[in-house]
Amino acid sequence: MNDDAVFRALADASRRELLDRLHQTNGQTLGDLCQGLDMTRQAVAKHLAILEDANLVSTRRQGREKLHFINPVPINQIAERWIGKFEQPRLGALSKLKKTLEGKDDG
Amino acid sequence: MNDDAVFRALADASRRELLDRLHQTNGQTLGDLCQGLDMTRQAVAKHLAILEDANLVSTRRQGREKLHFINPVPINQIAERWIGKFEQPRLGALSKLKKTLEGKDDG
DNA sequence: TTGACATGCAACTAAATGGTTGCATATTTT
DNA sequence: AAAATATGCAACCATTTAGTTGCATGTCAA
Repeated sequence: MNDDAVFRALADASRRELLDRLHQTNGQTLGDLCQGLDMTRQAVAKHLAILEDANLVSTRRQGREKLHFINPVPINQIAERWIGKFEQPRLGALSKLKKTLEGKDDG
Repeated sequence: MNDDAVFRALADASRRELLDRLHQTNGQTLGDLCQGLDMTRQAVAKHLAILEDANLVSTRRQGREKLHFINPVPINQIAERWIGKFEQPRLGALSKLKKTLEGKDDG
């Protein structure tokens, strides 16, 4: 995985919104994803290309349409690495989950 | 928290390296952090300012020195949100941890 | 108090980025 | 075959970004 490409892809709010939309409804076409965005189709296509290069989105050609699918793997990999790296006691998703699973309220 | 500032701050490899260094040794001065980096002091100072604006680094003045401390909170918040959002079954830190804590190997 | 050290500030530059317009290509549909 | 639809490609533009150099300020030590 290319860390840098992923981080840089995630740095843009429009691209994060595209990921959000794909997360809501996977397999959308470029045309679909343009709906309601204040941007030209070409701009959206560029964003999608960047997401695809970062392996955050994969695509499948279907006739004249191109379907876009979110790929959560790189996000998870980065999250894992960075959570582990910078986690502090009693902070973050893991410790919360731990408490939940262990049935402690730990006030 | 300002999502966008954090994402954009993390988008640069030099800044991620600075975070790594602070994670290794917290409380370093600007001068410390310049060591071994192929960049002028001013460039490093700019990166640190960006990290500080994003609340990923906090600082304390000590005489003529400025000490830099990593702040893991925003990273964890983003990781939590994005893990939760894009997590898929059997993928990522949380599901792994779940299995571990539940004592399942779940082959 | 003078010199050395640590940081701050500002102007400038080159390259990357996010966006546009215009045109080309490929696939349906009629 | 022709028109409509969906995407691709390329040139261009404005702004942001990452870096530089040069100088100023603040603090410590002799």
